Amino acid sequence: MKIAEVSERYGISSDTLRYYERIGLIPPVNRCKSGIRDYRDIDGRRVEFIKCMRSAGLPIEALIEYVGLVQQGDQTIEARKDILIEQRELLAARMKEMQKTLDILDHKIEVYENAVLKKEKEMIQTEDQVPEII
Amino acid sequence: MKIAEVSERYGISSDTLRYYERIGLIPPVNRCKSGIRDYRDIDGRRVEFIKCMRSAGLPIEALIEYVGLVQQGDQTIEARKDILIEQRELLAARMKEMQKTLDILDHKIEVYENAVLKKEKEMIQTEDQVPEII
DNA sequence: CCTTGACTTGGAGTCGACTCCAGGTGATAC
DNA sequence: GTATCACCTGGAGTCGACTCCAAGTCAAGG
Repeated sequence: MKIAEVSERYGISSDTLRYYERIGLIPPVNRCKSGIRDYRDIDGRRVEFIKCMRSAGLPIEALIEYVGLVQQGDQTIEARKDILIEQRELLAARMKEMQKTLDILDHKIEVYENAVLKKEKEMIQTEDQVPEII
Repeated sequence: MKIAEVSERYGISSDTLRYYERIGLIPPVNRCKSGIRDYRDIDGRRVEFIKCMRSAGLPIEALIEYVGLVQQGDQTIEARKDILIEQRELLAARMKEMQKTLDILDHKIEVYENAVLKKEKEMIQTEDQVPEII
């Protein structure tokens, strides 16, 4: 699989794929004799993993460290686990924040909905229905 | 309330507070005669709202637009609602992605846990217990 | 054989969101 | 009255994460 196909399949630009490789986020990809990247199954799965982690906002630096440890073999298993646990906690914390915000947005949207309805019914004032904190 | 106190209370640097104001993310804050910002209740609530939205990753640009509409009064209610709904959907989508990643992390952590246990019990090989996709 | 097109590299540019800084002002403390 | 301190402004710098570009290579088609 050449880079264009991988790019297509995972929705990551070729530039980004090469970038990930040169910063060590993805281990060196297999090449054909003329130097062109020839992604194998394993490379594809690595790309997919990184895509997934990045889509959740895990920082590149932490992922590079993790990937580096994996390359070093078995004696790094605990260190790797620690990284994953730390990132898992950070992720859970971000999600909690987001849930709070989502709830507030839902509430505000509901209030706006009521305001719109009132307006449509041509009632007096919508002002005090939508507390304009901002 | 001066900027330092607001900064302290909401955990946002004074620099960031001034930055938010100059880009229009927060409407101009009240000043005392000598030109020093004197945050009132309403300003505080605006800061809190922005902090909440930003903590969930809502883009500054969308928030500036929203804030601008609020300043323009009632006839922008529907446009504001639309922005909130759009951002709500984007937020929900990001959270869904993150949940997927969280599940994968949890699974990987569990697998690592088993690998560590096996290692501690000095059993044969952990290799095939931890599928090293990367 | 030559053109085309997808690939290669290293390096520079961009973008969002801050963060820092120099130079200046005004109120309070000694 | 002068030193200190928090504040002010406009502008420059930083950071993470790409994204773009110029210049070069190679395989395949006409």
